[in-house]
Amino acid sequence: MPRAGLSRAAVTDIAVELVDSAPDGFAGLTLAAVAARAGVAVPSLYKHIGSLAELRRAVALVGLSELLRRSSAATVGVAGPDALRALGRELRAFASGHPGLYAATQVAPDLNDPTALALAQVAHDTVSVVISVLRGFGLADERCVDAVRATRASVHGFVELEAHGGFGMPDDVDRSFEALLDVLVAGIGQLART
Amino acid sequence: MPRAGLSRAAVTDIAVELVDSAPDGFAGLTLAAVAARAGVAVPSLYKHIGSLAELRRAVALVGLSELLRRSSAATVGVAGPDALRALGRELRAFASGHPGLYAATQVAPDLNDPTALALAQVAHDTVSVVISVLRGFGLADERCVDAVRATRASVHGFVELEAHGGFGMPDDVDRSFEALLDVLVAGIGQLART
DNA sequence: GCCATTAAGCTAATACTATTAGCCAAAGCC
DNA sequence: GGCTTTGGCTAATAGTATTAGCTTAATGGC
Repeated sequence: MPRAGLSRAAVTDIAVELVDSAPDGFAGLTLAAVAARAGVAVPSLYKHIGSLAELRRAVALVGLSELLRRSSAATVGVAGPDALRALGRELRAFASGHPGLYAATQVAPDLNDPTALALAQVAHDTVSVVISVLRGFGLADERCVDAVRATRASVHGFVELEAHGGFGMPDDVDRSFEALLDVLVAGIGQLART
Repeated sequence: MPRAGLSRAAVTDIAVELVDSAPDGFAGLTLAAVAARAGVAVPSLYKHIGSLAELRRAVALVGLSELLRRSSAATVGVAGPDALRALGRELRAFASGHPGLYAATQVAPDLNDPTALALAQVAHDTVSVVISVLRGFGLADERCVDAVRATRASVHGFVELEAHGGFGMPDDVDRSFEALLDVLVAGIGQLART
């Protein structure tokens, strides 16, 4: 009975690969698929993870960390509308290139999970990036959270509708996304003047 | 062996009730729960529906129809920014009051499903309502589809983030939604001027 | 270098899920 | 009243996650 040399990180890595390549993505993640890829029986996975739900949250942490990394990288040295556009484009590109990982970033966190703290931390940092990006618009403090939510909602909504085939007609989706960024830039600019 | 007097419509109605009351909502819809509520064994349901997936699409049709009905009702006799705000508020209210039914409206349609045509029809009509609402903004024709997509994306994204607990801090979410509508109105107004 | 402990795999079993096959009786039609 | 259709049933299959308990590989102490 030779060992496969698994670990919590190795199992999570396999899950990350699977959610981006499997047809059913994050929602269709299954321990059977992970075990098959690892060359191991299903119950063996429980030596490294507590449950499927916990594995899903581990994948979520990877996704959120990558999202934070990209968001930061895309907006260093840019400000105002340009930064907002860059952030939006990067988010859409991430969701397009890693649909499963992006979907994972939407899971609800769970307390009494080993990764709960790390997850809350990276989620906070991600919001901080958005706040920094919006700083260039000169928003009043009490308007800032509204602007952050409008930004997240708009981009996330677009990305999700696009991913789930919600846009019936195949009119140029790239152009529509640029229009969304126009709407956001103009709208938040207006929000700053009220 | 007395009969329960089920039918496709009755089964669908039970499923509709369940997705709005059950904790796991639309994603956690199960034939076992439907059968229990109907007072029938699970396999008996197959006399009325083809599969769980088909039942989910039937629920989606109910949800989309209700969404269309409410969207129309909320925007008759209103125009321009007021209509857009009314539409947005109605959508959010629907999602808040019927979370399972709202989630159901996001399923991907499937051809060779008995309800595929009806589903496409009601989806088309729903988009028509949004187009009518945006007519008051005086958009160029080629900008119209972009504006529709920006509207759907923004509102849907907000509603979904709100439903999944995506807004960490409990700052006034109602106010943030009104701010989103402000952003949308200002942004689409700007889009019309380009 | 051996021994004891820990840790990582396994099989087996349980409890769910959907789905199909085949049977049986209730309801409706002629 | 009998025949057909239809709506229920039980039983069986295959898939899912999860727990329990066993066995053996790797590792640390002396």
